[in-house]
Amino acid sequence: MSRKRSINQIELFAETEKLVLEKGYNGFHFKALAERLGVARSTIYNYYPKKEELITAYMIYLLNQVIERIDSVFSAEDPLKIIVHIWARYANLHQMLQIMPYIDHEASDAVNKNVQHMFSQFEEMKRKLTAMIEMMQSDGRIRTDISVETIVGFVMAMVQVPIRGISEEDWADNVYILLTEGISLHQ
Amino acid sequence: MSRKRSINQIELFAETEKLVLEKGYNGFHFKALAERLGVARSTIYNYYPKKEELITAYMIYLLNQVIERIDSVFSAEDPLKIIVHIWARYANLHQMLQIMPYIDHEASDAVNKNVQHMFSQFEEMKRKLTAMIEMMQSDGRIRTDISVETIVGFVMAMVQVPIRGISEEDWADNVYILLTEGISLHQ
DNA sequence: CGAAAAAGTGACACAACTGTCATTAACATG
DNA sequence: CATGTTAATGACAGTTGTGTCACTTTTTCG
Repeated sequence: MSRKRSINQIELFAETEKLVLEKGYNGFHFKALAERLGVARSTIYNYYPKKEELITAYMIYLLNQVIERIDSVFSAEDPLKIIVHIWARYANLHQMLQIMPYIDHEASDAVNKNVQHMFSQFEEMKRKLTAMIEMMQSDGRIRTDISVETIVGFVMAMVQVPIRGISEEDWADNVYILLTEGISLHQ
Repeated sequence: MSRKRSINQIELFAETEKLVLEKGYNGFHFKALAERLGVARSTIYNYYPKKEELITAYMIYLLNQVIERIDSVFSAEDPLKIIVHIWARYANLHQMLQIMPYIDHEASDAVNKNVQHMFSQFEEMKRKLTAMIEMMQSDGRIRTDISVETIVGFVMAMVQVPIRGISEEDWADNVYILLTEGISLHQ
C-alpha cells in the first residue's frame, strides 16, 4: 500500500563514506550525495534532516562494530594481536573520525546527542584498550616504565601506518612485530 | 611615501594556523580570517587572491622548517632520537597536513604549483627518512626483516601519539623508547 | 600644506549549498 | 481499476562565502 523506496540506509551509508573519503568533509553535502545516489536532493531530507545527522549516525554505526569486535579481545590469547587486526580491517573508521572536529555539534539537538554518543563510545574504546594494556602489564607482558596513556596512544597511532604494497594480513603481522619488539635490532 | 600595512605575513600565517586547527578546513575562510585580524575581508585579497594560495604558502613554509631540521639528523649520533624530537616540536604540522586532501588543487595555477611543491617536499622528507633508516639498517641498528616503507610509515605515525599530561621532552623520550624497544617486556 | 603612492574598505553581482513544501508518482489492496 | 498511503520531486526563498573594483584613508616627502 505504498511506494517502494528508491534508496535505503545501507546505500546511504556506503555513499556517505565514499564521498567523505574522496572529497573530505567539505565535499560531502546533500547535493553531491543525491547525484551519486541518482535521486533528487530533497529525497535525502526524508531520511536525514541534516548532513551532520547522517554522518554522525554512520560514524556511530561504525564505532559500534569496532567496539563489538574489541569485546572479543579479552578472552583471546594475545589481545594485542587482535587489536592490530581490527585496525587493519577498520582503517576507514580512522579516516572518518578525522573529520569529527569539523562537524558542527550545534547543528541540531539530534546532532548534539549523536556527538555525545560518539564521545562516550570513544571513551569506552579507550577504557577497553586501557584495561587490556593494564591486564597485560600485570601479566608481565607489557612494560610498566611508560604511562598507560602513552602506550594506549601509541597503539592507537598504529592505524596511521599506511597499508601499501602488502596485504591487510601482512600489514597487521608486521605492525604487531614493530609494536611489541620495536624497530631496533636487539640481540 | 605610502600607508603602513595593518597586517603582515607573519600575522596572516599565525591566524591561518589557529583558524585551521580550531575550525578545520571548512571553518577557514577569508570572512572568518578577516574578523580575527580586525581588517576588512577585501584587505586579505591584497595579500593572497585565494584562500588555497594562502594556506599552501603557509604549509610550504612549515615544511621547509621541518626539512631543514631533518638535514641536521645525518651527522647526529642517534638520528632517530632527533626525528622524534622534531615530531614533538612540529605536532602542528601534522595536523595541518591532514587537510591537504581537501584543498582544491585546481583553484588556480599558483595553487597547483604550490601543491606540487608540497608533494616534492613530502617526497624529499620521505627520501631523507628512508635514507636514514637504511643507513641505520646497514649499521646493524635497525631490523631488516620488515620493509623500509613500513618502518618509515611507523616512524611517521608517531606524530599522532597525543602529548598529554607530560612535557614535550618527556613525550619524545618515551616515544623514542617505544619506537626502538617496543611495548613488550623482553628479558 | 598638497600631491603621489600604497593600503584599506564597502558594496555589488555571483555562485553554491540549505531547508521546506505543495505537488506528483508509484504501488499494494480490495 | 479506483483508492489510499507513502515516497520522490522540483521549485523557491534564504544563507553564506567569493571575487572585484571604484573610492577613501593614511602616510611620506618636497
